[in-house]
Amino acid sequence: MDRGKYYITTAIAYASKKPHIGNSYEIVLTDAIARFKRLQGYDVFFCTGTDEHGQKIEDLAKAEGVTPKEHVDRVAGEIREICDLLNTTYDHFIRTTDGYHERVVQKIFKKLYDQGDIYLGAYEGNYCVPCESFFTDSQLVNGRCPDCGGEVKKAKEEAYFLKLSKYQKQLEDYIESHPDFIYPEARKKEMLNNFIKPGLQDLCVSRTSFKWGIPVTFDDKHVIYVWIDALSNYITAIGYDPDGSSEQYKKYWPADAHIIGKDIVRFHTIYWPIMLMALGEPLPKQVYGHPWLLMGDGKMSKSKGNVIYADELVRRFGADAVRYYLLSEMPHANDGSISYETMIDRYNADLANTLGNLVNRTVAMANKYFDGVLPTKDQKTELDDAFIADILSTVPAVEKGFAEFKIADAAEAVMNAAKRSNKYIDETAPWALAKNEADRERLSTVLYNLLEAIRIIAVLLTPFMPETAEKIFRQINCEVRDYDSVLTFGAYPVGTKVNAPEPLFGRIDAKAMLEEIEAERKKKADEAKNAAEIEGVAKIGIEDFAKVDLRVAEIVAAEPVKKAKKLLKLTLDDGHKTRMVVSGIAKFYKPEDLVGKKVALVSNLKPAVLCGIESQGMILAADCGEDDVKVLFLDKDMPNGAKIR
RNA sequence: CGCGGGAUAGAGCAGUUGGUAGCUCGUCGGGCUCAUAACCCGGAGGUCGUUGGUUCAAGUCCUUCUCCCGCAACCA
Repeated sequence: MDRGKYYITTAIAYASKKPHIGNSYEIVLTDAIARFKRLQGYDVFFCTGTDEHGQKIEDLAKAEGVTPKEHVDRVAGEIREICDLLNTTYDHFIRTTDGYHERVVQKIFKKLYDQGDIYLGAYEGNYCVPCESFFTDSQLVNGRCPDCGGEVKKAKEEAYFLKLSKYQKQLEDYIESHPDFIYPEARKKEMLNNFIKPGLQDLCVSRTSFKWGIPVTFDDKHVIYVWIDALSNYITAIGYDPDGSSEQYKKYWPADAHIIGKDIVRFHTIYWPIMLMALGEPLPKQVYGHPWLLMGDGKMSKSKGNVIYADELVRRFGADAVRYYLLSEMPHANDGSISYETMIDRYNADLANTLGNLVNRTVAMANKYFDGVLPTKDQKTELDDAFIADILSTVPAVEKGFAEFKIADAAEAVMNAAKRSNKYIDETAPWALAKNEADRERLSTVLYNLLEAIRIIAVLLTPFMPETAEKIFRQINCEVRDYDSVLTFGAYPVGTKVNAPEPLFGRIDAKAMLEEIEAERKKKADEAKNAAEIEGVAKIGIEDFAKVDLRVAEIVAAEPVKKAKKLLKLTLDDGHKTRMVVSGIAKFYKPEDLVGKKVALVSNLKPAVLCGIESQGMILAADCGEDDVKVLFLDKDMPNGAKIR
């Protein structure tokens, strides 16, 4: 059945570091939708990729001693591997460093400039010379630089701006007249009330402060800043060109759905539509800002060793189980969470017990009672009608879930069909029918109904768990898996010989696995502590070390800093005078416990302002764990001001 | 008052435009024996965080307060 085209995208992932499982949710979500639409008969184009420019990547590459391109090549490779590992069926993987993308972005920029939607203006602010940074008035601390505490002066920096204001009314009208444009509903109100109605400020779309970006063709001091570069990927990926777009573009644009994180809804529902309006292109039909997947057992961190990555989960549970977890556990509007405990629970309850066992027991009975071949499906009762109606009602429920981006509801509907089937087994008690030769036809009918229900479940399961669906089709030896075949009951051919039952998901011993994971976690945390932090720091010469002036100092007073959770304000005697040092140790030391102690002071550190207090140096402390910091205390008999080397 | 999100059974969550509080897991009891110690039925368990209000009617709308979680600001 041809239902027309469906163009769907994820946001492109920022290629700064390997994504954890929370970052991988989006691609799985989008893949499930893409697969479902394909199943329904749409001509789907599914695009994902990586965002690879910007200052952060430039800085990271520099710290690693590689070129930005080398850095993004590595990370983009990792991201793509994860997409593949999760069995996602993207049709195109775009990288913003791809030549075709860069060329078209430059053309877009030029076109918008030529027609007056982009203009050269100035970014006005307070400039701190040593920090080479601009600050707004509100960022300043007592009129001074928030970073170094130094003086700032009014300065202008040249920059290109996109005229958002010109399209404000048009955008507002569009959003009001297209209620399906922004999902979920709450986000729409947020955008209108907080950003659009108060008035849009023109958007700065170029930078001169870094080089790792797409150059502005007619002004080589500037690189194109992230918005125009990254957002354009949705159209450059399918062949947009201001001088004439490809057939593919004409076919697929506008996008039917942009699937993005809730944090970037603003860019996709304000900046992006305005860019498209300025280009004279139609707007995407829907933007869904999905919630975030958080870690169930506290914040992830490398030093804790509890970062959960997709590849790790796939290794333990398989791609399908991970996909199922993400798709069934994530709420529509609120953030979800993941932990190994909940992962295992869901795996056992839904996949092993409900679904796996259903398939297993049904196929086993077909083999046991009929050598795998059911002779008839015609000996029906009212029990069957109720059962069939319930199974068929799954289809609209799944459709509704996908239509509203409530994918967990769709997954639940499929799982409910499996539960209903288990109940049907109890209602009909096939093992009792098997005892009477007179009930042969009835028994055959019951098992047929179960196999057909399982077939329908398998078809509907394809978007969520493609490999499992495949395994089920193999066990029931069936090739009828098109969408039309699940709209009515009975497409499974009578007389099919089912294969031998094979468990789809073995039950997991939760206790054993959790212990294993804990052991690995500990090992990783130790490794991170010992090795990782020392690696990656460049060797320095003795002359570099000599630049650091370390001194013995005595804490003469200590008090907490108001408005700051982590900071203590210390008054130190450095042997010559007293000085103020602010230190982030409030969580670990009480002020009164510190007074009188001797510490190691970095005395020649540039002063900095923290929470409005100038800190003149720092004291040495050791990170002894994720949430444990210990100050280096010195012997009482060391004189204040003594040089440490 | 920096921004935002939350608070519903032991845990995790759903509750559409206000109309008898539901689901999954766990727990207790029962049933069944085809199946992966699985499956099916039933029970217990909630003054829907707090205060006040609107209403015939509030988990749902408005208000007070408390607590939790992200992000931001600070870990010099």
